[in-house]
Amino acid sequence: MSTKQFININNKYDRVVVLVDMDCFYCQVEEKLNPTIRGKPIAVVQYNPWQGGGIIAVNYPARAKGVTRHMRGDEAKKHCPDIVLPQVPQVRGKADISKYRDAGKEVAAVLQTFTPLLERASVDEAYMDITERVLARLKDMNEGKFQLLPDKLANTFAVGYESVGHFVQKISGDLDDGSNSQELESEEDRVAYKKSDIKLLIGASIVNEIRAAVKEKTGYECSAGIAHNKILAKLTAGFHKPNKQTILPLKSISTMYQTLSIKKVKGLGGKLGDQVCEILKIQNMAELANIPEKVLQNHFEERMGSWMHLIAKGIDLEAVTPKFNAKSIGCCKRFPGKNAITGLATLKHWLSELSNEIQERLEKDMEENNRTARQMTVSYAQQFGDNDVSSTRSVPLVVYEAGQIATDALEAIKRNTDIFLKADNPAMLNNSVKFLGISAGKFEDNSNVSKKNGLKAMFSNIANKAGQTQIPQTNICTKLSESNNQYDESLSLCEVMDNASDKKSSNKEISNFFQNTETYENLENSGREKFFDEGKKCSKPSIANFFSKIKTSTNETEDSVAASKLKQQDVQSTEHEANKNENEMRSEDESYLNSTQPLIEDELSIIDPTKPDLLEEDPIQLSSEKTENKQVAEKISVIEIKSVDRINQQVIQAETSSLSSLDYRQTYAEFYRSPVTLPNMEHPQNVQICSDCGKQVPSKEMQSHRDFHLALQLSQQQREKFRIEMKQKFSCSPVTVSKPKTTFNNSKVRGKSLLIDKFLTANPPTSQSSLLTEPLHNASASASMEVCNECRKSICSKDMQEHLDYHIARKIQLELNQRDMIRATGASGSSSTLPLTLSQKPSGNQKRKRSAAGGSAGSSDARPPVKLKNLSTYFTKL
DNA sequence: CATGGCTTTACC
DNA sequence: GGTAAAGC
Repeated sequence: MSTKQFININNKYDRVVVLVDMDCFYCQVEEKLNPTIRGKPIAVVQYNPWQGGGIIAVNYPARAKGVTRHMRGDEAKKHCPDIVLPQVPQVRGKADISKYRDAGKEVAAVLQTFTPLLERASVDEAYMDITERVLARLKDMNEGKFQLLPDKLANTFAVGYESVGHFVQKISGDLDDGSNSQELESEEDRVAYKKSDIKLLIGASIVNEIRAAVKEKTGYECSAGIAHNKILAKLTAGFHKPNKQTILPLKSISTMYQTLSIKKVKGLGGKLGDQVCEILKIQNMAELANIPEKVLQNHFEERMGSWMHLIAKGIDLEAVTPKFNAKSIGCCKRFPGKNAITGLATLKHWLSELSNEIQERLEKDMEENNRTARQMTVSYAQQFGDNDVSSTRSVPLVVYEAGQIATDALEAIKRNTDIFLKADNPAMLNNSVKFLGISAGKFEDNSNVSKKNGLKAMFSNIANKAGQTQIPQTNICTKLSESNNQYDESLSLCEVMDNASDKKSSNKEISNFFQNTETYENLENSGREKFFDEGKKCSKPSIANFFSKIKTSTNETEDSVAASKLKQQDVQSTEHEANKNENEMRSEDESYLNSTQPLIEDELSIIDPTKPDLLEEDPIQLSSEKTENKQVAEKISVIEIKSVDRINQQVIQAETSSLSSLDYRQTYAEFYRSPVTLPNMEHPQNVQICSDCGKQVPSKEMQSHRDFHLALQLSQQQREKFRIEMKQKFSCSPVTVSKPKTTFNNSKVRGKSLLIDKFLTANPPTSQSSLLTEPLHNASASASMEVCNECRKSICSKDMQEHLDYHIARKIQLELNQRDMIRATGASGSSSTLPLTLSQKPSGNQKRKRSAAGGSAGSSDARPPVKLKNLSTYFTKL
């Protein structure tokens, strides 16, 4: 719904944006799953039969042997005979990448503990806006609570500098001698640069911790880019891999752009980028920066022109929009060449296969995310003579049931095709199908539905149950801050940051915050020492300690310095040369560009501190005069150490409040929710708008009102957990159906949620309320307990009936699904149902086929066939 | 036939 | 709503 968000241009350099990119992720997943192949050259392959399958991921040992994507497994073997080629599993005749999806989710969950501003960009990539954390750390440094030590910057690089050491040194201003840059810079600019550099550097220290946490918690390694916006973070992450991180200082942008191909920039890597280069006769980003915005808008769209113009100056205003789950869930398959689908039966077969996968994934999604897709889109490509025509058609998604989905998809295709079947042979398609895809989207939050019919009531019931009377809000808050979920952490983060930016905030609040949320780095005094003294005993950080540290870290620094040098040499030399040639070749074509060369500065350029850089000397070139020997390396690390200390001091001087995060923060929906502290001054008349429900709430009551929302949220979360637990238990426990209740007479099920939600909301049931309020519940209700036969959970006796109802509801749904399935799959023998018996797979029943389809062992899918009978009987009564 | 499958976004 | 492009 909330599409793209943009920050205010005035804050264009205020953020610290990170792109975390998992290194050859699929390979890492395979290594983790099969430790015996760890460290060997690996390429993950899908679809073996043809020439060893297509490679979709290559790890670094294999890359070293020259193996690349776009190779087949056989080619890879030639380059690297000892390569291991794990296969993407095949389910239902198509690749199944769910294990990588799950692994990606695992990683994202770790990332999310660092900031709510996490945007998953793909299965193995995520953007993070860590500005708040940086500002918090900056504050801590100012207050002496945190010191930036060199080991926080291991494996860190800075674009335009030989090593982080040099970057640190630059920031600390040791060598402000003689360089001609400051004459061109205003004092203001210098301060601005320094501030931004410091923030990036602190950001890098945090990213180091983030990456360490990912490694520790998941075992996976990743690389990261640290910059002021998404585009640049993404770009930068690619500079040093694997398992490394790179900072892009503001001032390095323009120099880097001089050798950076336009096509490397995200969004310009395809046809558009080709057009840009072709039409404007340019190659590098620096050249693009010289094209007036009007010209760009003229050649491309207006918006696009503006965007290109901005990014050419290193500006990208797109906000990091919190996103954990995909907005659509889909699957597809190609049927190239001879595999094209020509018969109706085959078409139905594959639609059925796709539908089954969709159903499975949608069900999982509903359990995990408590949402329901309301629309499905079928896409397909047909061959018309020489060319393929692809189409997509959308229809409402009424039920998570494969048979229905497949039928609807087929209908949509038929409806959209003039002559669908051959006139002379109705079993054959008039136009063969080369591609099929089904995806589901337009998700609706299930809790919204329930909210209307009484989640509120449920909550108050829970509250009553737990404490007999209304739970005091403070209790709720305490519980929330004790619990470990992310929502909760993000909330405290927002809160405390608000406090932090509020001058009145006390240190106490801040330190409370860190005790609550900073698990990785414990900033409490004792914890801090422990953290810093890891592997080294020193009571107090001091210069002396820095030096003693060098000895332990020098080797590592040396290596990375040397490595980076080598790398930079390569990149620089090749790219510079390519660039030179380019320049020579198109000198004549530049006439119109030259005529516009003295650009009229628009207001952006005037406040754009990168501008003077265009006239500056290239720091990359300066530093790439390689003087590589050990002494230099040592010197660098000494500088590094000293300079870090300088920064620690400098930070104390830097005024941080002027860079108030408030402005840009308001562009984040996440922060709109920020409770408690913000609105008081803005609504002097003692009424505030609740950002959750939009209602006017008296200021006095805002706190409790918010707690109410919090409790709702929490109970929803618990309900999800509850469901998952239930399902797991259900699928492996023997079925004993107890007496049915008449509450569930909805004959039409929309997904699964309605029944469950209805059940859960109409009658506040037990297990979940006891989950929510467990300690309280236990304390107050030492009443008699029983163990549920279904799930083995301890249930308060008086709630047992309702609890059993849950299980019944659950079974009815499954039963309904099965019935639909049977109806749709043509158990009745109708020729128009799915799937037909085919030459490929004569096994008629989908259920059977699913479990037989190669031990997918979908735990969630192990439905005991026994229960069919019981429930059928029950069901017909309704 | 030959990366394939998957997701998102901009634009019409 | 549908299509094409883009990127992983």
